[in-house]
Amino acid sequence: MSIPTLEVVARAAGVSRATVSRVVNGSPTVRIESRQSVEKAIAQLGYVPNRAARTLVTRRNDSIGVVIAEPTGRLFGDPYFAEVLRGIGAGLAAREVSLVLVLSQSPDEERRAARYLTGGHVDGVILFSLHGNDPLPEHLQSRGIPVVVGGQPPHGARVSYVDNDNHGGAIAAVNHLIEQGRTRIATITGPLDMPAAVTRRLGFLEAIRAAGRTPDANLEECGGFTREGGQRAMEVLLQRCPDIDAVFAASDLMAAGALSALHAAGRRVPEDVAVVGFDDSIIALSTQPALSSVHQSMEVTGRELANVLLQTIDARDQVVRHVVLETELIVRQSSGGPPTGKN
Amino acid sequence: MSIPTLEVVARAAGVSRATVSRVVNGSPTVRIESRQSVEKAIAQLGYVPNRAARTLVTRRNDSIGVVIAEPTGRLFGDPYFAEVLRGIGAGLAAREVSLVLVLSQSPDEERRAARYLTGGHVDGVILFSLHGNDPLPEHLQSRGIPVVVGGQPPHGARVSYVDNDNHGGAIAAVNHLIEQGRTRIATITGPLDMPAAVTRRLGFLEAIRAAGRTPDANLEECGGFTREGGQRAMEVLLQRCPDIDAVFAASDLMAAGALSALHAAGRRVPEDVAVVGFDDSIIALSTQPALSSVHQSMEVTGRELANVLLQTIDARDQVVRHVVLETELIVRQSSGGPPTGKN
DNA sequence: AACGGCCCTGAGAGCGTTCTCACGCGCACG
DNA sequence: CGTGCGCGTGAGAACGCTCTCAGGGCCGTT
Repeated sequence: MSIPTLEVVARAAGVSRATVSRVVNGSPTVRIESRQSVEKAIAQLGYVPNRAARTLVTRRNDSIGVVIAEPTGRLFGDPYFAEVLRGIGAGLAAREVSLVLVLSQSPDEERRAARYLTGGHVDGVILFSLHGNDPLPEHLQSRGIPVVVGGQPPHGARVSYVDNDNHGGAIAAVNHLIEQGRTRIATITGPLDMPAAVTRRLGFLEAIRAAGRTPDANLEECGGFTREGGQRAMEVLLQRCPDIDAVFAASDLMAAGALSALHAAGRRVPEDVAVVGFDDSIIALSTQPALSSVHQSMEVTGRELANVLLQTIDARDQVVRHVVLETELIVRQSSGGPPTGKN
Repeated sequence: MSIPTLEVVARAAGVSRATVSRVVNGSPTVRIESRQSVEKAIAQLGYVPNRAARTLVTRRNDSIGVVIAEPTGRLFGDPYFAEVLRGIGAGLAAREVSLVLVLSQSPDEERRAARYLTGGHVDGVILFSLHGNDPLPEHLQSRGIPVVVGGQPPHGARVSYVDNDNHGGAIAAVNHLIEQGRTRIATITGPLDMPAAVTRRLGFLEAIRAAGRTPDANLEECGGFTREGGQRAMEVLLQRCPDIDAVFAASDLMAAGALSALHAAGRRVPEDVAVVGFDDSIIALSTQPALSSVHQSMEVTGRELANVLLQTIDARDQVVRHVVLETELIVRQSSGGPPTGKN
């Protein structure tokens, strides 16, 4: 019982192929009785349109590519990415659009991916975790392929993007630490070739200045967005400035590393040193004590990415759209928040 | 500069469409000079085969579906899933096969997914995190669509699968605890409608018996594979049997919850209670103390899934293939392993 | 010199859609 | 009663590829 063609359905319904096609695609210019007889035939025969044939003539693919470019595997351990995918799935659910995942983890695969994407196999592309100035978004865009970037795009490229408010989140985190009476606040940054890392750092500096203090370069160390990097950075910071009483880590993973280092150094958290992370991922709940963190809903981010992309595809325009999503500071024990309570 | 067709390439190379097609598909019956001239034309014009047209005639899609059915969002927080995807991507990389992600998180989306998959849009399907006796694998199989299940398939269905050695891993974990001199070993299980949870529990029981001890139902509590569930289960266990000196949790997430509960109850880990988790996910390194855990490489699992599926598709047979991957116990501080050292 | 075989090639049909165009019908209008 | 128009419909080309089949060229054999 394989899938019947339009032709077969047409015969069964006593009409022409064209009419069946019209019914399938919801054209209004079909007599009600024709429509009903076609619908009955479709139901009986279990007809499903052949996507390839449709694509061949319409030049639409009804699928979008999601590119995760992560050569280092860096963010891959980070669970945030699964959530984004779920969000994208949710954003796509209302439409018959499918999601093609393109992993590119080596220069070789990167070339393949680029070829695939420019080969007209997808109607649009969502790009992720870009580094430095990856030329891919502009390259795709110049080929007329709608593109949306998750996170800030590299180096002011003229590309649509959906991002979290990294800047505002960092400020909220630092203000919180200041309100807790902390005076020597350090930061562990991400790799500064990633826009999100840069922006979080700038938020940190701005909040420090806004409080009338002078940023101190000694209170800053890169943790590379990894757990180990965070741990090492914390060790360096403690050695350099033993009087640190608070740390803002630009990711939960790095915050977890910092907690280990603090523990090893015999500092109590939050009594001696308060710690705030960023992402509010599952990791924030697994640490001891539970980690205060800047929450960003990656699922909402994903949904928004899908929306913006679909909008761009539908409009067929070259309008660059920007969406910045709010973040929210979740206070837990690591920064002296509610000692127990809502985890 | 849109993508040229076979026709255009043929004209440029001074041959017919058929010959170009032969070159593209690597047919050996092409004169060397024809081939070269075609290859040159392809390179110059930037030709890429149109997949839709190809699919239309060959009835191959060159794409496989990966279904993540996770209505509860339960495993989604778990980062393991990103790794599996990466593995699948790696397994597919050698071939021009793309990966279509199908998220189904509601009964509605589930129906859509089933329709999509049976609609002939993919050459094969990888299924994930199935519950109870999900009929989907058998349904697809009966429609002639190659299927591979990640993890144990529901209820002895006759379906290919790739699984980790949950049984052996659990035994290794418990044996380790026994060797450490622990005498009252409890377990926190996953939801017993999931095969992996059942198997890990059976491994636990078997190891207990193999040591000449008698399993005690009081030393067993379900944690539902969630962090909160693990915490609650640990509280229940401590209340029921205050003399517990070791816990085997069937997932890292639950182990993390158990650590919180132990901490709250003033028990020292590992001095008073040793803890071993399962999965060796990123969480195992974020806990304090670092968690001993049964390691399973989800990336290898993913790669193997892709391999088995491709094999089945190529062979066009209905042979049911089973692959069981080794697990390995990683000992860290939570079970009294190396006090520092390799994290 | 005629013939069979092999190697390479090209013509052309066909895959299942969509979409343009033209046609037949019924109706209102002049 | 002819003309024009809108509505619903069908015929048929087109999309870009694969694959079968037939045929031309060249060899060795009889």
